[in-house]
Amino acid sequence: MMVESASETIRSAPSGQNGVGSLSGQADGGGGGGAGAAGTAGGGAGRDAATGSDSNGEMSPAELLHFQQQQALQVARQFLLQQASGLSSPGNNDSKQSASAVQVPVSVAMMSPQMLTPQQMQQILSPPQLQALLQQQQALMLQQLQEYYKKQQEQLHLQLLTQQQAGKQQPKEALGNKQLAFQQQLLQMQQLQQQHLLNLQRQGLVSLQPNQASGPLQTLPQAAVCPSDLPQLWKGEGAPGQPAEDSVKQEGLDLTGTATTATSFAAAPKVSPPLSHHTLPNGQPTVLTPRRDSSSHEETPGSHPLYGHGECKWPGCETLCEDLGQFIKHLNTEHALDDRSTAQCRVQMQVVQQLEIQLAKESERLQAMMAHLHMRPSEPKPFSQPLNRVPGSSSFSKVTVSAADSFPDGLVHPPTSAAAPVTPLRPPGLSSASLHSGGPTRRRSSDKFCSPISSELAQNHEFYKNADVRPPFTYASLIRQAILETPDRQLTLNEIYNWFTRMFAYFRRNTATWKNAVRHNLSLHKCFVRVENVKGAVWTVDEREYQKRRPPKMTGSPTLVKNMISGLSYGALNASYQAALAESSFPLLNSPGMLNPGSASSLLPLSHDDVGAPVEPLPSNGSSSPPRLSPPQYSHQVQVKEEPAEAEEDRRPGPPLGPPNPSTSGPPEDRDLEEELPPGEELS
DNA sequence: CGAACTTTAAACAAAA
DNA sequence: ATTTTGTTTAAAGTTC
Repeated sequence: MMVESASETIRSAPSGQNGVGSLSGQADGGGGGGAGAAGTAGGGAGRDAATGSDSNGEMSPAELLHFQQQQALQVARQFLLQQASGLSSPGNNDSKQSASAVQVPVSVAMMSPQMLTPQQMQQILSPPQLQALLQQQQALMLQQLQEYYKKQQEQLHLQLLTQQQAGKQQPKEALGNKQLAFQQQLLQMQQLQQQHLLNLQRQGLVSLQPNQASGPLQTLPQAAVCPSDLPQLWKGEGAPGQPAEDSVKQEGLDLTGTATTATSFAAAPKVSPPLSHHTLPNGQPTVLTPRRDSSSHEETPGSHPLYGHGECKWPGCETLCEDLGQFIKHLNTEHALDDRSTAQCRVQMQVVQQLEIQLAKESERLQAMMAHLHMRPSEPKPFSQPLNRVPGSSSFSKVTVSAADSFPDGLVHPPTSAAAPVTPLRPPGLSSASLHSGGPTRRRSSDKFCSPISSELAQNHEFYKNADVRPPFTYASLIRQAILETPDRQLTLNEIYNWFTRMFAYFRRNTATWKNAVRHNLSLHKCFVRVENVKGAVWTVDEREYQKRRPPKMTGSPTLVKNMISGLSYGALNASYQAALAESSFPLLNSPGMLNPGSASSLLPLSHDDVGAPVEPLPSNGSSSPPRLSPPQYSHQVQVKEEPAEAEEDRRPGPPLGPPNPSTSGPPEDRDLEEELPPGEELS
């Protein structure tokens, strides 16, 4: 009652008085509220959380490289030893052809042609098609690689032999040198392989990785090829005390095949850390059955990962087999445990490892790029800069990290991006919207609004839910989101609270603080209107008001903005504006199943639709909506708020006007709303 | 530098 | 009498 406009006038007053200065504050320690009450504050600045420490074992690029080399050396050494002990052939061909002479038969032809990005491919092709395509290419590439590997291997063999001899004749040092040379060669080879693969990978063939890797895995038991090595690759992924959230991860993995690069990026890196294995004695009987994989993937009894299209997919094989039985037989005879198989297996292993490493590097680069472009404040891992966060600092968006201090769920990691070794805690989604924005504007501009809360939230919804990370949205936008998510677009204060705690792990702490903030925001912003209800009071959103606040953020004049709004392709809109619009409304991010790759695409259009709705009311009319406005849901939503500015008073009297959907909104056709419709409520 | 926004903290008042 | 819900002020931080 009587709320009137008082607030406005009052508001302006203080600002004048206080002046602005006093920035020097920094307060914290001193300033404090003096003797002030601070009763509830109790814990005081409990929220600081300043812990910049991340528990994620990250590796610097340098480390990574080092690591990688170590790996290679190890393998090489092992290889060497094995060969040395196993073979004693006299072949003394002094095939001096040093490795350096090796030419990579990389089929450039294959990669350069269509440099389609995975995304593009996805857009053009349907998932099934895509998969088929990928498989084809994989096979092709594999063939090539295999041929190449064969040659390499022969060379290596020769070299080994010579080395052996040399070793017998010369002192250890010499041998050491040779070994070194050999290792280098190996390394080189690896590099080449890696490059080749990488290129392919860039074309969207990443999927190859999982598949390939899983292939040998499953054969191992049968072929009995030093199985322990490979499984480790995969085992490691969940190794460090990962709870039971594997399900998610597996999902992610499985999806990689067809999913977006984003997904694959997310999934793959987590496989890389395990590298710490030592190559094993070959023929190791103890089999760490990779059951997890095979079972989860569930190869139907009638299929075999190494068998497809009627032929054996063993590297370099291609033998045709009529049926599985025959194939198995073939597998056991041709690819039994022998040096060759073992070597191939190792090579494959290395390939995978290299890929993983490369992947990690690439994703790190991506992160850096994104960080640079301000898609997300997160610094991948700039030095260990403690990210000092000023006690009182608000920087909602800025400090997306901070979580480390308290893990509500242990190692919650964003399910989607799960544990990329290189990426610290931080929401995975880079809102697709922000991606295509690319526009110049945007810079750090609207940190708050930069990412359309809708998609951002939807994409990282799981993440925020579990990670104790402060969401990069303002209270106002969150509140609005909460309200808009409900069928009738209204919530009681308490329900809002609940939404906050339900959706964000972060808000399960410091309740006194943020609740106060929520309340404060509700009353402060004109865009939140309180509606008396029989049950009490509920809060609704006045979209128009909410929208109104925006303009100031924009560089241009408000009017200009409005014009822009009314008719332009989104493409033309500058990023921040776009973001604002997108943020303006969004539904359905609550459906938990939205995290899959598909969601991204489905979200986008949605936000655009949203764009239409909130915008349109500005001009004048309020009925017709832009053609693109497909979902009717919003239109009414808007209508409800249509005249609230003044209508507010009308509503206030409350009782008479059915509070819930006073006007038109009767048939909110939102999808998920069935839940709360109980008629009892509205009328009562 | 200043305006516009946010976030925190806290004092109060009215309702429940 | 307490707790909730709402309003307001104040102060400090950010961004542009």
